[in-house]
Amino acid sequence: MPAMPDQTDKPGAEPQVGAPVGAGRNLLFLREEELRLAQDLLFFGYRDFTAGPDKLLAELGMGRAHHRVLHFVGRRPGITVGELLGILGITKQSLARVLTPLVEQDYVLQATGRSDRRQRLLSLTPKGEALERQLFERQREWVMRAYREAGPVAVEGFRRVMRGLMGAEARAQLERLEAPAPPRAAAASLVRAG
Amino acid sequence: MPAMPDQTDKPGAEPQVGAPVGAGRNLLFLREEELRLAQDLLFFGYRDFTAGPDKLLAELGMGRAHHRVLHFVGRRPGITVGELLGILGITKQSLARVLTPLVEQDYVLQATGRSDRRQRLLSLTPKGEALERQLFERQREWVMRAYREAGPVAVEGFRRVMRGLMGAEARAQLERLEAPAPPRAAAASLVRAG
DNA sequence: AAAAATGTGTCAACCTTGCTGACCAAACAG
DNA sequence: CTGTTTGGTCAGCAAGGTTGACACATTTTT
Repeated sequence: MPAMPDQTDKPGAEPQVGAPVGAGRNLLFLREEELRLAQDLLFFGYRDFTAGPDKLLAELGMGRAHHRVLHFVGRRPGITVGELLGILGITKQSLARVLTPLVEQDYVLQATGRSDRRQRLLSLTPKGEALERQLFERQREWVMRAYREAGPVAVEGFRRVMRGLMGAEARAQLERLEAPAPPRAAAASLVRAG
Repeated sequence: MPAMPDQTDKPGAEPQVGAPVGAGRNLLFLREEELRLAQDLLFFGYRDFTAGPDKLLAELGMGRAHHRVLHFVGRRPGITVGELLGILGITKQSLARVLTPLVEQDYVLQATGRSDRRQRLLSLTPKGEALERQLFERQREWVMRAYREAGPVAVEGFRRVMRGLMGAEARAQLERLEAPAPPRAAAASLVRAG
């Protein structure tokens, strides 16, 4: 994913949508008010984006942290604990607090690595997949509504801006996530579930 | 509200891809992948978006909750405690824990309302404005980078999608925030700082 | 073979920021 | 006067982060 060469200082390109303001689009573009609006949008948007899953999770005695584990393990079956830590950006102890119950309750499976037997390769059990899918469905409908209302051009713009909001590390991790399922060796040897 | 049975003994009763046609399946897969990407983007993007202020706040012994108060009070000088509670979507007690120290440390000013003297109209002190500005600058640069890289069309799209991700309540609140500052009566009568 | 580094697990303590329930006081509205 | 609204506060609980220290198996290096 190379950097897209879109014009930021070229005055020729106007947003396709008629904003209420007509004057000096260019000047307005970087005005303080626009950036404060971005803060608001991210706060409200992210909060409501996570509200659906949160409610469901609460009924199961889980939280957002569990969802994140289910999500990223589902996205990368066979991921190691270390890789997951890198993606989540939390400490080993924090992860343990959510991962251990997930393994004990048969949502996540741990298998010892084949090439390196110190590793614990994580994957979702059928039960875990079912829950992840339920959680996903909630967000899927929510996001689809937003996508439909906004239109495809807006969606592409949304993605570009969100990528820009990510740091270099996160971008690298996202690329790996988008990659075509790498080592493929989830169901390995010894199972280590409690 | 779908109350979910915990016992998911049956592995994913319905295959998520209901369409029997190959092409349809592919389309559905792409759609799902797109939506999962949205999840990733929001997770990474929001995390890195808040990382800058978080670091600064930590040095002052504050957290994200303090920032939110500073942000919304700065956005709406003269806001009442009740309105702020509505925007943040937290309980009075949770707000008190961050608001009280902010008032005691002279970041936020409380003035009794003119029309209703039970109300405490909140506004930023110069000290509070200075801190809010520092926090804002960090996010401003971060967002500006993303906006510049993405371009104006993408930014407009981003805004549309983020609005779509908000619930009806949040949209109404955002509209009020974007409005031209209505009551305008911040520096009222009695000061109530500790 | 011995030593070092790596991957993972775990105990213990602490912080922030949500939550609930209960109760109080001031001010407004009838 | 009575009742409601707005706000403050005390006390306790939980989730989910943090750090530090240590244990253990395994792999790599010397």
